[in-house]
Amino acid sequence: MKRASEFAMVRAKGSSEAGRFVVINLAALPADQAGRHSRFGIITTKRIGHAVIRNLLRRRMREILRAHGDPLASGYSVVVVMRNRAAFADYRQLEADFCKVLSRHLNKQPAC
RNA sequence: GUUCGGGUUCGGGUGGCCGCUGUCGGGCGCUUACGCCUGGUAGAGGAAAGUCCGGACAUCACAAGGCAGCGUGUCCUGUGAAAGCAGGAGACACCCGGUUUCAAGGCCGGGUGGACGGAUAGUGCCACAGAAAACAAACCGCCCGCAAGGGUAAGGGUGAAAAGGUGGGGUAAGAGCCCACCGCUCCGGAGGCAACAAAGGAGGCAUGGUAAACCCCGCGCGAUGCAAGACAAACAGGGGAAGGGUCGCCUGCCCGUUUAUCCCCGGGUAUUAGUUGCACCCUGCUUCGGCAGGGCAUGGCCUCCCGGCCGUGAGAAAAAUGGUCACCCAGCCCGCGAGGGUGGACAGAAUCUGGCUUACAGAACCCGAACGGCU
RNA sequence: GUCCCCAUCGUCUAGGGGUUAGGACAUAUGAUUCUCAGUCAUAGAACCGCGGUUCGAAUCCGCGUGGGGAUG
Repeated sequence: MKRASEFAMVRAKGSSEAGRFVVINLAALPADQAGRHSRFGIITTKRIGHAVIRNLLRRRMREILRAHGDPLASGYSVVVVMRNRAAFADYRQLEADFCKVLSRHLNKQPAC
């Protein structure tokens, strides 16, 4: 995603599920784009910390989406918001939290 | 050897697997566009930060400006394009020691400090207290006088600061009024590249502080800021405005210039944000993909030196430089020990670049000081 | 990214070198009232930090810190 209005739309109209370190917002794509690739956005606010920390969190979240994002591969707009506490988490903790929140969100058994 | 201070350099390393961005090549989809697969190669910092000073580059129609305005400030040398940085010297202020003097103060030596031109070019300001805060002035006191009035800056107290200091003479009382010593100012100028300044002479002293107050003097300065700008694509036509508008390089005024200006009308044109500027530079060749040569910067190696050889040159755009595993290195903790555990400081390019400032775990080397030990 | 601006009680602000930093709202206490509101009285409470200039700094200068704005 590139546009602020898209982020606002997903966060306002999509469904939301919060974990310890991340918040996942999901919205279905419009009907005419239903089969397309999903669109992704990651939010790391200034409250989390300095640029180095925010860059690291974004890179880790991209890696997590690469590894575990298959259920979201098509048909969605996805916004992942990093919470303040995530600055003190390592990659394993972020990965576990993301999987937990995602499986709860999709009402499925844990996939990872 | 320990501790402290200063400086310079570095600021985790190696490898495997999976990814990301740029770029070059190969293959496939009929060619291109585009997409997919695959290989090579490059991919954050000493501060990338703050944006405090410089420079490059770009635009501001053409052309000559003035006054305001802004910055800067001892001297010399080195370095640099500039800003600046480094070293040395000088004056000043403060501190310590020695010496001289009744004292004040001076002289000598050492240390510390700073944005260090000018306070006899001018203007302003100096609260409270105090009589008085700057072309001086008389509250108390002292002296003369019956008084009115006059003389007096020695003494008092105030204050950050009170108009030379000490001693003596002198006087009605006093006072540089006079004298000695010290200080001050002016002239002078040995010496020094210079800032500065020795000797000598003159003056009874006329000149309080503040310029990071206005200001004066010397030197320097156009503005904007890659979101600059260029191209695609900005263009052509018609009408109107003159007591208006634009420009002279932020702005204001003066003075001057011009119709390149402004407004309206319809036409044409771009937009889920294009390409370029923009990734070391120049020249030549080119099948336009690149190649060759030269230069610059930087790193490594060799050399006594001159120099030589080899390698390297980030370029995103909701914005790449990541994830994970193993081993090693510094540090910390536990343990007599073997060993085990823990664990990376400050911080993330955005047109490029030189400085300054600020943040920072730790390591190596050099210099200096103090203390202790050995010879 | 680039370029600017601001900072004073809890909040909004005055003060632009001078010794007690002023005001309004809010807060606390007391008085008035059967009680509350209102009114009156009293009190507490601040110069973003560190240096420098000055006799003296909230004010002037430098460096930081924290906020805010403009610009396609």
